[in-house]
Amino acid sequence: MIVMDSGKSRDGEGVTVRKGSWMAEEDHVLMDYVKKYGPRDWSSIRSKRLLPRTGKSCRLRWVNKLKPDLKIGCKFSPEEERVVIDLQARFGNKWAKIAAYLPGRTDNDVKNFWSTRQKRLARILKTPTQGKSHKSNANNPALEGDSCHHISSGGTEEIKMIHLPNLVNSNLHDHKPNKVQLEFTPTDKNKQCIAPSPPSQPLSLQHSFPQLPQTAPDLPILPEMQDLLVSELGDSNLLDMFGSQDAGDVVELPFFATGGPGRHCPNGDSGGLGTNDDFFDDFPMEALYYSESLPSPSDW
DNA sequence: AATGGATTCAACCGCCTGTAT
DNA sequence: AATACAGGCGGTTGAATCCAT
Repeated sequence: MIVMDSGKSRDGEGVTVRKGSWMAEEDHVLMDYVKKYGPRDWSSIRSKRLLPRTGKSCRLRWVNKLKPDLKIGCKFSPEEERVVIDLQARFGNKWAKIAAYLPGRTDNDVKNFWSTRQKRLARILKTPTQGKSHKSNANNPALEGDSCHHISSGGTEEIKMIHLPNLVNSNLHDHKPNKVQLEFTPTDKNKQCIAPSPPSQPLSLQHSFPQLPQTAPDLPILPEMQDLLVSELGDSNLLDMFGSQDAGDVVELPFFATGGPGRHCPNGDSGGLGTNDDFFDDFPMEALYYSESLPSPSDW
């Protein structure tokens, strides 16, 4: 395929294929198509000369931007973050699978969120002395030497970073449910919203996730590390996620507020943390372990 | 106000899988 | 059974934006 100027190329039949950002007119055409024919036969959009886009590109655009009920422009809420973190530990980098548990989120969203989070972690934990706000870590052995190496998560290799289990929880590698991991809550500059609850969500979403017993951290976070993390993240609550403050705490998996607003996060704020602990009481733990059999979001 | 680094996010690519022929 | 094709998925990239200095 020959890439042409202004993001266009030609396929083997000489049909121009446009690449790059989508224009509003293209979106309209695509939405009209989906209204007429449904979200399928993507390649026919091009063969019918409706759009100079590949079927893949059309599908991606629809799934990531045009599909109804997407939460566009909303930061991940703390609840959603916890879901991603937990499910990533459980499933690995199965973003589509994880996204299925997050109404209004796409695999791309989850992937981007995770990538951002990993980068942030790597930056914080790998090169703490290089940051402008970082103080010296000379007295913090946890940040030096071979503290940076690979961790394996869900069978996939992650970027170089501190061996989190050593900091957080030595059982992290078990990849079993109910392992509490660290969470980075966005600073207040990041607007967040609560996921809408579709009327017919699968059980795991309607009830979200049950309270998970936190495994006690095997190693406390060094005071120096706490300072570092707080200064970096601007959120002292973060340390709770490391279990450094009180090993007896219970960290819950998130649940989503029910009956929330629709897409686009109209209120634009965090929506607050779900704090209804009773929410989990009736939820069978087995549902988590057999979550693969849960109905697909496409069935909602 | 300018600048540079960090972050976010949209979109592409390549691989894999399922299905039709 | 073999092949072709479409769709799905995860990884990656680069532009736009944000933010601290």
